[in-house]
Amino acid sequence: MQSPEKISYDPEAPVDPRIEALVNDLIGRVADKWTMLILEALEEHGECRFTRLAGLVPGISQKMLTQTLRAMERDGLVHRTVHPVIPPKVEYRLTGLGHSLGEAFCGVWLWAEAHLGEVEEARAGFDARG
Amino acid sequence: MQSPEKISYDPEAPVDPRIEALVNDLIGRVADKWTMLILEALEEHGECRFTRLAGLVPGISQKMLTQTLRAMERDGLVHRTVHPVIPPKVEYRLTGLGHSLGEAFCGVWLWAEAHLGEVEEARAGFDARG
DNA sequence: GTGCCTACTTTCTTTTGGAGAGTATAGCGA
DNA sequence: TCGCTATACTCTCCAAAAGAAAGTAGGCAC
Repeated sequence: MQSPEKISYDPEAPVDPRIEALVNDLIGRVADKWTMLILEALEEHGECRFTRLAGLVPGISQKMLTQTLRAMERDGLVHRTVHPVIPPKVEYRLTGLGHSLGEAFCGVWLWAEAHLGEVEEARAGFDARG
Repeated sequence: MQSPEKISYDPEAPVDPRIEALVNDLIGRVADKWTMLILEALEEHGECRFTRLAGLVPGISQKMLTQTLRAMERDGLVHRTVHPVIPPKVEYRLTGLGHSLGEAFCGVWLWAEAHLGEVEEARAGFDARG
């Protein structure tokens, strides 16, 4: 129930604070560097094996790759297929949910591409001003 | 110049690797929890003072707030106005660049709101399966 | 003088991340 | 038979980052 002194129908209205907390939490997990980079690698290259992904995501350690993939699997963003052969073969691909998140991040990607120069200018200016 | 053995006009074509590296780098800085949360707070509430912002961003420490705001200022995302009064008064507001990034992140926000339930289900399933 | 106000700093502790070596297993060549 | 390779982790150790809490500056009301 809303607090009676403030009923708002503003589209930017404060939502249920519990929902807001959950959304903030979800953002906290999903909006990290490695998740975004893995998501993009899988969007761009489709289903991939562990070692391939390690090569596609620049600078990631095996530990973080395992960890992030597990978290993404738990959140339903990627599907993990284990082929019981030797040497081991494990493939990762985006789920529908993962794909939809990838699309959501697309805007950020385009922003980064479009405004790279501006950011670099801003940094140079900031650093010059001391 | 492109390598002659592989000329591609695919819209998802590999861009200049230097650009890609820079974009990845920029994503790494911008796609973090606190930056997103501060960005959203400033989008929603407009110009804010330090202490106000600390209250608006749930769970942030003063240290991280200072640090993240400085980084955002350096990147040209926020503008910092210092009023030389006592006690100190410092106001932060989004720049045009910051606002555009906020809009880019909007998709992720909407995604989180829309798919919160699915993620929770996925987690429950994952945890149940062991 | 004492305390208050705000926007930070500083210090200390805990958590996280990265580098690199180790593990399990079967097939293959010497 | 021995050793080598390949793969997807897993473990250990150390450095870097984040969080908590106390400290700082400096005018002003008391």
